[in-house]
Amino acid sequence: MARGKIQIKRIENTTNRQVTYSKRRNGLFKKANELTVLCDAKVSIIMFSSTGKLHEYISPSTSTKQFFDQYQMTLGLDLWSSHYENMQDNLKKQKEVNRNLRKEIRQRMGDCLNDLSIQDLKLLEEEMDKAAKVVRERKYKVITNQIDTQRKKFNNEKEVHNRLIRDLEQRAEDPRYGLMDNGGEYESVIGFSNLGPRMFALSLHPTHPNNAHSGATSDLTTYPLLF
Amino acid sequence: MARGKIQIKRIENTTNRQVTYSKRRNGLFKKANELTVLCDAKVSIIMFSSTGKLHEYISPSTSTKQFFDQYQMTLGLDLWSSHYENMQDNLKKQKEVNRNLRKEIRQRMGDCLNDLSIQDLKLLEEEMDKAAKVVRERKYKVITNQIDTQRKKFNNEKEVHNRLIRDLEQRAEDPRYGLMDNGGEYESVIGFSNLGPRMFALSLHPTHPNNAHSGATSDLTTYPLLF
DNA sequence: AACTATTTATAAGA
DNA sequence: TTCTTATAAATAGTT
Repeated sequence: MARGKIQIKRIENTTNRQVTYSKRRNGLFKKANELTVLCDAKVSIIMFSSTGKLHEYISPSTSTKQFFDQYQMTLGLDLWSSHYENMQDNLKKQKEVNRNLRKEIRQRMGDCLNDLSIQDLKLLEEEMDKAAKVVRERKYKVITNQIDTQRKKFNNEKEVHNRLIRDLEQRAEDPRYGLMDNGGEYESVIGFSNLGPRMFALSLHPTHPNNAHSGATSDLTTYPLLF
Repeated sequence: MARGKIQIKRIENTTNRQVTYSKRRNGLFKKANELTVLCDAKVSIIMFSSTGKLHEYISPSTSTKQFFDQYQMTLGLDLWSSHYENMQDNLKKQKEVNRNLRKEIRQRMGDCLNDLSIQDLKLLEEEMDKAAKVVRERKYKVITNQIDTQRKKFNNEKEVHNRLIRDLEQRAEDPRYGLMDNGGEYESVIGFSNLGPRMFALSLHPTHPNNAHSGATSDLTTYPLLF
């Protein structure tokens, strides 16, 4: 368009092509901007050069994402819907599965039984009875285990208790501890035997009477900690 | 740019603005196309007029979606990732819910009871017993209903049967039908008494013996239809 | 990147 | 909307 008309066809000279690309790109962006201002329009231009370089013009006070969104909204299409489709299908299936699971649970809770046939009901009843039996058995087992554990704990405590009594009796017979044998301590120790776990946990210390050499006072001051 | 220079600012006259928009839009698209051809580039122009109208230019041999994709790839961003994220979150949540529902069902079927406390087990047992009771009641109700329906059907058939017998006996006593009283018809009617619903549906017609005046032949030709 | 002859775009009018 | 046309703007080729 100057110093000679040109044919509108690919410029073979690379340098020339790139120069022209640069010049005309600026021209295009300038025109776009003028259009934006003169006509109160919004323009988005995205260009890729033959070398893959990206250049972009966008009217002020808008963004490319806004443009894409408005473009899609205006055309009433979603160019990326196919990307979503799989995920959406998946989501739908999950929701459907969840609905069915919920229904099954409701049936197992005694709701929504209306659309079940006698056969279904029979089956459900049998299954539930079987399952209830398992639950009951499990419950009994857990209870039995707890009782067993409790019994062991009790026996341990009893043993500890007996040891303590033996200990006290031994000390009572020992002239060194004669003053301590007032029976009151004895009663208070018996009073703890239903404290259980805490006492058991602390009972390891006095089970070694050999440590008594450190002095009776130390042992006696330890017991009140069990409160 | 002709017949006088203009200021690059919003054209206040609406008509003028629209005319200019149209003219310059064409100019812009023409330039874009020339650029595409001359420089072997790809150009996408999307414009919205002040009235919201959409106009688009895109280089031949490409598409707007390709453009958007290339645009995002080149800039290394994904303008729609947040859309995906929401959906993916949703999917994750649904799967989690699904897992929990399955676990609950398994527990109600007597599996996976290991991580339940005695309290949980007690509650589950009570719930299941209660539900089982409901299922049982529902089953009995369905069975009772079926038996009741069956009984009514049977009574109806019996009544139809009895009517037929009365009918036949009446005709046997009527000298006009003497020839028909061969017993064979009687036996064949008995043979249908277990046909049930169909017979019941059709039995309304012969329940009006008063219609017999229209002629025995008409009645007799009706019965074979029950086959 | 700057220059400039020339082409092209377009504002205003019809 | 389209055509016309005087003129502004863009730009191809050159420096």
